[in-house]
Amino acid sequence: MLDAATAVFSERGFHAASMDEIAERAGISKPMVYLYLGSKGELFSACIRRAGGQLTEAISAAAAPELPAEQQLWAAVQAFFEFVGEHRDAWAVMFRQARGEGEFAGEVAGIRRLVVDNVADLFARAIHSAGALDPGPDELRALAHALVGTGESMAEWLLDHPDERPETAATRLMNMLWMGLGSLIRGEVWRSPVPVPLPPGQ
Amino acid sequence: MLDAATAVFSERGFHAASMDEIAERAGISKPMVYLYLGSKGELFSACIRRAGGQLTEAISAAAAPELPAEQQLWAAVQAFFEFVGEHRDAWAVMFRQARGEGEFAGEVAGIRRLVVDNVADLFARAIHSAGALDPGPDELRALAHALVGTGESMAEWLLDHPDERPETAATRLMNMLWMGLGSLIRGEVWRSPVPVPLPPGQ
DNA sequence: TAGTAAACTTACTCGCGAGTAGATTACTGA
DNA sequence: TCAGTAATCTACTCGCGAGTAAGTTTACTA
Repeated sequence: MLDAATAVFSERGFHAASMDEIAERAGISKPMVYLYLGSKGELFSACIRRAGGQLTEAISAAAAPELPAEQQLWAAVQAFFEFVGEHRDAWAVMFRQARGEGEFAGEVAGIRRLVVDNVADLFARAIHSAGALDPGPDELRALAHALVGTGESMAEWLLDHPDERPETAATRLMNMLWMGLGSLIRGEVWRSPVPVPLPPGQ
Repeated sequence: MLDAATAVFSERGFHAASMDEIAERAGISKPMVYLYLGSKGELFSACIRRAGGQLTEAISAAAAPELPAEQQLWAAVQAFFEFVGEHRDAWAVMFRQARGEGEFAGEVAGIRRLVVDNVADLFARAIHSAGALDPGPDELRALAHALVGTGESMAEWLLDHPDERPETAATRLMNMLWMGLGSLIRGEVWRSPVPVPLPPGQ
């Protein structure tokens, strides 16, 4: 039932989605939707929260805290693109639809903030263990925010290019962000510090 | 009148914006809006097209074609953040509201594609003049897409932190993308190849 | 197998807002 | 001053969809 709602919301957006269509797609009648999930807003909110939970869960499950920061980041980035590839609807509801709806933008912002904070924390640790100058928490958060934005943009690219593998997007992100375009132009590329098991059939 | 519509659409989104409010904010009556701009959809579309035109105009005016690619990119990035800071409403309509509205997402995608193509072209030239291996047009477009996404994300950050200067965002973007996080962590930072005139009062 | 509670549906109400018909005001020229 | 017309507004219609009242079926109990 949340699946049906997520599908309809992702296609049509909050306002253009009708409760009739959601009910029909879920194979039940409208009053049942109201009985179980309350109003349309609560239903949308439930979709967002479920998707956000799944996403943050997937990311934090991947980034084992005992790994060095760079490897954690790599694992998190991989998990992120995997999630987007497997839950396209959920992704679209959160970041295409809910963001612009003032009433719900806050929930998405909260989910996003969780991710940004984690990334900022990884940066801080990477910088610390490299012995470099700490740029300060605000600057770190700004960079983390930007990295997450890059990921979101590549996620859209992934949705528009269904035959591209999540691993490709993840590698591209690490290349851009860790190596920098300047290095890429000089022909240097980023490589995973640990061997990546290729998925079967590739 | 387009200003009023842009303001209302940016606050409320397409569906939640009412033509009554737009008319009131523009200081005219509703039938006048319909007389001059047609339907609600056409009005929204007009807002998008105007904003898109202003944005692409600002960017291409900044990036003088005789400059080296890196400097063009720097100029374009600066112009972009300047635009976002000065036309917050227009930016929000395009990238927060219109993106999720299936009917209008195509127009925004078209504007975005223009920008991505320009950036991809700059990459290609930078790579060529550095004598590096050409990664192929698809890969270049993917990277350009990602860079634009990073810019969009930093634009949001800029809107949420009104006391931050567009130049700061522009520098941060170049740092991340040209230098790479790996270099940043080692304490290296990107510097503009030409001196940047500071705005007065800084 | 009648009685009853739970699960579910049909068929409505009601408000909101896009879009418009017809009245009204402001100009123009004689 | 006033006929004619252009510009603009007031006050409506009408459809759509969120939300619900009342009825109906299903499932269970004794």
